[in-house]
Amino acid sequence: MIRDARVLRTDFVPSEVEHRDGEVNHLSSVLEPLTRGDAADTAVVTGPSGAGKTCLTRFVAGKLREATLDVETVYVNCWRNYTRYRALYRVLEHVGRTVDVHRQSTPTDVLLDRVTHTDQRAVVVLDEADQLEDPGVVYDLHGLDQYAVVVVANREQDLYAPEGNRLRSRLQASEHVRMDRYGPDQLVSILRSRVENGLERDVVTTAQLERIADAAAGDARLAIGILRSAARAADRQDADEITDEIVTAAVPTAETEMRQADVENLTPDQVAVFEVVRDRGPVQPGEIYEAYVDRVDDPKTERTVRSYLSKMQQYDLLVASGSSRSRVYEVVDDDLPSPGA
DNA sequence: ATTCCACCGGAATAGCGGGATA
DNA sequence: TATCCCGCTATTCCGGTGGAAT
Repeated sequence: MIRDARVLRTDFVPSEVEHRDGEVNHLSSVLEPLTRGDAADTAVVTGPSGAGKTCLTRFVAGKLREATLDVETVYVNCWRNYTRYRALYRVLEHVGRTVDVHRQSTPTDVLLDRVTHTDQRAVVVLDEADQLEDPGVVYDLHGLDQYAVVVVANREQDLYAPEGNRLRSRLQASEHVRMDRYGPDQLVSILRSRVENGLERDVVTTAQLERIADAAAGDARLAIGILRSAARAADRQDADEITDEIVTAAVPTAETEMRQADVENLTPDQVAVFEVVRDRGPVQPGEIYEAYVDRVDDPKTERTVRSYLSKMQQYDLLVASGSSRSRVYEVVDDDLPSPGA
């Protein structure tokens, strides 16, 4: 059934990016001056999840690195490295100046100083940049000639809001690559090439790929996740081919798996809060806190739980509706397309 | 229309853990 | 070894907001 599991991973970067020629050329041309030793503009890449932002960026950065020996690629996942310090640390790791820098005892200023005073050229990808608590790292890198900065985010407005006037003015002049959802036929052709490279022959029909594409609603990451779930299920059952029943079952499995992956990045207290909201449906903050206190041994304060709630909204795990005393929280509904999520 | 109060989130501060320094 | 430094999380304090009750 499965010949090469790597191909079905969501972080796999194919040797050619399909249906994104315009975007590939656009981003390449923005970064291109770096290969000649000139300063490159900052690029902003936006689009809904599964539109291929990360894939495009990795692909273009990889090509650039092949063409130019002394240009590094620094990939910073701002979801995990959301402070200025951690993001700078990641950059420093890749430009090879971490030797005598040790975590948490060296001040941010020193990190910035090291990042600034290096001749190592690099493409710095700030993925999920809307998750940055302090966007300072964007200005830190923006003005330095040895770095080409690529800012990747879901929605453009999340980069600027709130109170992001400084960031707006600096990024307004940047080249902007806007990406949209894939069409159904495009998704099918993406799936087909993954099948050809990762699965045995004739295990899945075109009609099934169309069903997967339909269920994924333009989200390539989800589509590949469904395909992977289906292939794994068929593998477990020792089936020779993927049946329609397996495909049907794989859709909700893939959806919950992706959600689960996000929940696993939360602390135990945050998980407790999340589960309270999940189990009780639309629920008011007061009730959330009461139930949370019952559930854990050593509860945090209300203010801390408020921070958790707002963080989980940022991560698209929860949504809040209503304001003031009529506010309620609930988990994000996968079946309803949420704007830009 | 006015008052009430649950809820929100900014800012300052404390405590922790790990590494550096004397 | 004792102390300092730093980032980070959680806590404390508090002014503001806007539905809901009167």
